[in-house]
Amino acid sequence: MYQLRKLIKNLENEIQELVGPESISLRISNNPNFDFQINNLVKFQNHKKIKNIVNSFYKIIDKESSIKKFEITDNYFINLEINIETFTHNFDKVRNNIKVENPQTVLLDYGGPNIGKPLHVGHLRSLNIGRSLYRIYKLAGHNVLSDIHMGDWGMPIAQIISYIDQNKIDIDNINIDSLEKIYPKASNLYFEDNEFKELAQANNKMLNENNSKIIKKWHKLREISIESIKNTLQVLNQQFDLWMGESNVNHLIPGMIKKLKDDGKISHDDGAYVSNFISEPKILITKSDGSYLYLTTDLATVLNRTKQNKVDKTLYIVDKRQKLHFEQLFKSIKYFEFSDKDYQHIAFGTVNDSNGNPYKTREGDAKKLIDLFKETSLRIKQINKDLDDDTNKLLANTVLTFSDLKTNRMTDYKFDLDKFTNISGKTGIYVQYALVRAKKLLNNASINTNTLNLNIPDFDESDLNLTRELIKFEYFFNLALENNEPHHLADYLYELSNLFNSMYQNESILENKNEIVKFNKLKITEYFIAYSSLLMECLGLEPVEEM
RNA sequence: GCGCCUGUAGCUCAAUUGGAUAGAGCAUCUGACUUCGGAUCAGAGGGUUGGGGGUUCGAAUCCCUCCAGGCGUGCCA
Repeated sequence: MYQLRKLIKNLENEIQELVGPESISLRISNNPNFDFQINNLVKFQNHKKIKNIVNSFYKIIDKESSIKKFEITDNYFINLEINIETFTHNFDKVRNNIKVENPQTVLLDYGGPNIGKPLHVGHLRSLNIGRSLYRIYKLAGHNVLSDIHMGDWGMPIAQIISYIDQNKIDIDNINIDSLEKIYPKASNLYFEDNEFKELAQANNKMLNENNSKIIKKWHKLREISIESIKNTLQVLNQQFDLWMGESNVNHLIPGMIKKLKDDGKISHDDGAYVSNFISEPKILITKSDGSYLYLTTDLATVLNRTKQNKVDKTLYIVDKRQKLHFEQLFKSIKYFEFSDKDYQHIAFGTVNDSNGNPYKTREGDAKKLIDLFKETSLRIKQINKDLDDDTNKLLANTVLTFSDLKTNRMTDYKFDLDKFTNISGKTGIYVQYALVRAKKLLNNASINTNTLNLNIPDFDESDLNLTRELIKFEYFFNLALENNEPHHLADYLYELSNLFNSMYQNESILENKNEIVKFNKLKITEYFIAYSSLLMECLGLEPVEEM
């Protein structure tokens, strides 16, 4: 697609000369007879110079060798059919063509597990979207860092420690299962039992003051929790560059508050500190007892990160209910002059059960990710019991990832295991199957496809359809990159797989006596394999060899 | 109360971020085939985009209003 950049530039210069500032954008055509369309002329249909514009556009496009055929319709839509040859030459260079001109350092903050709590369904989308964006940014040539940003400090920790103390539980022999049971009990007690609440508040204060006895317990709990989190992440094929958390910045907070106070950026209000930035609701910086909030820690994290890494852009991949929090955070970063870099909340909707309620276990807890994985794995075993464990694991992860990423991230969606493991349909299983089939085909052909060239005049309809779809890769990649929306790529991967299956099913390729036709199809298959693999990389999927 | 979001085919979701005739999958129905891996392919039916008004050459998308749901809202994270 970048072959058309010069054309767009020329058209842009021309229209700017005639009517002033205006940009030209290329879109995928929704007319099956064409590849791309330009819609920027439509709004000038009543412009006095419209005839001049059309005339000069005709001349410019007519000269462009990568355009085979074009039309400018009565209502001034421009339709372009490309010369496939000029694009297929670039199929081998796609990894270079998607590189951005100005690479940046991008930090992705996602995952966000809490100490004492297992990874559960609520973490699924953050992990999937985060991993996908990580790979997309990386493929675009950016320098990318992921930070799991653990909830490893503050009141929840104080609650757990208080419960352990109160019930005289031996912390040295505690394991992850018992720890996970303590968390909800402690949390409930906090709201029901005033005495317990006071104890927890006292412990929280001591934690913030780095009391050595409390810190020792905190260390132990953190260690157990992280081990369990790492185990789950390994099963889900997730990695992180940084394992920072709230505890890493706690020591920065007193200084931060003091400076804000001295600079007159915050003031006392009912004992708490609020930002002097005028907004509704007011932005609360600390609690009235002097202890810290979510926002306090996040602000300190921003300070810490600006010190440690030169980050141009920070993406917080956190569910959309926290919108207000991030609005307040971003306003505060600017108002407090902590940073003038780019900060964005990459919000997403909730995962619901088939009735549209948040996905829970029978007991009413959020479903553990490890259990969800096991159920998915079991379901795949029911479909094909002969798969080895590695393949089963890859397919289970494919299901959990693809079904999540094919939906627009802002939409709440219903998690339906039956549907997502369905043998037919727009599923992760389907795209894996198409790739396995394609690889097997090349294997059976025993021909070195590297040496083959496409002979486009001999293409049949199914060859053309798949090839023309491959050309759109850069378009969808950029769409996903610019909007932080992986679902465009999931949808595109399905589309490609479908077109490959269609070509495959159309006739028996290997038995074709016409070598030109046969070699064409094998070469296209080779490209399909490369593109499908690349898309899987973008989505965080790993191809299986057999299924 | 205030603020934000959602409402698209029977179901689950898209819609190039304001573009042409709103598209997919599932389900339903029809067809291909003793298969280079059928976990497949080809086709059909299915819509007043919650209702009404407005802006625009053009609206599922923007504005107003009503209806129905969800979420967030100064001491959880």
